[in-house]
Amino acid sequence: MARFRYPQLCALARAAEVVGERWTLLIVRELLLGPRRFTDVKGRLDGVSASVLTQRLLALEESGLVVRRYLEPPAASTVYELTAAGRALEPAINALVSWGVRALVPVRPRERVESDWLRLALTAWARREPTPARSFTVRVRQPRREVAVRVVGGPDGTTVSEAGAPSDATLIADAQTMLGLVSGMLVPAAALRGGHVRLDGDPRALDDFPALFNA
Amino acid sequence: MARFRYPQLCALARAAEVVGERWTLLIVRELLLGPRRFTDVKGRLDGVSASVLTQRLLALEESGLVVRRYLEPPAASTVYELTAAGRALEPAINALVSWGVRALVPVRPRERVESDWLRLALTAWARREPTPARSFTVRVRQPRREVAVRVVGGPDGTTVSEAGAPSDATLIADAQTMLGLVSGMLVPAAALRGGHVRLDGDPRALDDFPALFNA
DNA sequence: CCGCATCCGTTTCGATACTG
DNA sequence: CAGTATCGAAACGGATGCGG
Repeated sequence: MARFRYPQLCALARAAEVVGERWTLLIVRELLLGPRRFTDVKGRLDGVSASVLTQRLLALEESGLVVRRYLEPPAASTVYELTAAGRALEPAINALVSWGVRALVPVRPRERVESDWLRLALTAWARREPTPARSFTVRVRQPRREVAVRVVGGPDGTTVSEAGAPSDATLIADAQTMLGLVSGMLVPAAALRGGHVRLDGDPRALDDFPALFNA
Repeated sequence: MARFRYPQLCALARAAEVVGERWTLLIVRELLLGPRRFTDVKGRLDGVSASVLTQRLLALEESGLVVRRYLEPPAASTVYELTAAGRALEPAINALVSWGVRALVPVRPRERVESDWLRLALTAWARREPTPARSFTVRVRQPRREVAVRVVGGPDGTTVSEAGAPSDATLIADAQTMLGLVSGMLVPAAALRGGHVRLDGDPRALDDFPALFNA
């Protein structure tokens, strides 16, 4: 791999050399969730080959973004972990996420969703001004399984976190519908009547849902 | 080109599909400076081939980040211009720049510098708290020519802009030295004694220079 | 000269198979 | 589990050509 891909003394070009290769940013995204094994990362990134993932992890290690840690027996495996320099990419990744949400719709067939990725997207949409004090469990139905996140409104704005804790209401829909509701393109009551959304819990909560996000 | 490179419903993956190809972010960086002709962009990006630049501009147009405008005679040429969606990338690019500055040093041989890129880097380093009310012209000497930006401290923090207006002092040095001064790795007085930096104007200003940036 | 299209040798990628 | 080996396909950089 050409180490010096762009002959420019420019910070953006330097960033692109380190994290601009195919898959690299998505690998960092996974490692931001915590140390991960080779197979764990590969399992999340459908389509990446073992050889390319090896190359990328090696390059990230050389660039000082990732360290490899050998776990003691009985674990006896290797994990890849972000360094401080790697974690420092988080603001840039969040900015790219905020920009990228506009392209999430339309949802494409056979596309995979993980709750971590859904959380990223909803966080980018979340309002920072005071929002209705409601809590929701957002469940997105996939062909093979469901993923869920928790969305909570409050005086400090909307927060998005892992699902688990009880909530006022649970919304169940496919990805396209849920993104429509979040982005304000779909009206909750209409989606409910149309049978695209299932609501468990407090029925009055549903109308507040769009107010938790920037339309 | 595979349009759907990552089969993931993730905003970061979507962003990477649109701007993650080689050269693409650097093309957007150039167009953020204003509408540009094909040849202008190509002239700034040493190493990009005409065919790849054509592909990228076409892809950016299809993605809605760029529009092509045909100028009337006597100009009679085409310019590429960012749309609102394209300009919306600026925060993400700035975040990547802020992260990338750490890799600017060491400067590599035969690397090109443009004043716009220098401005990006110094802006990322600029302090946002009140800084000494001094103005500097920063001139970076290259083998073939010199580039310059203007750095001004004040109660609202440091601002970096195009060179031109007069300033309290002018610093002239090569790129490596200048980045050393900005990053706090070099002490101004020592660099001056060592002959690595030339100072025109108020000699007392020099000691304030590092205070304009986050070390 | 400007904006591309085409050709060609090299690099990189993705899929599969294989190994300690 | 964590990669390595291999191989055809795609992408890339550089050169050339060509219509406007």
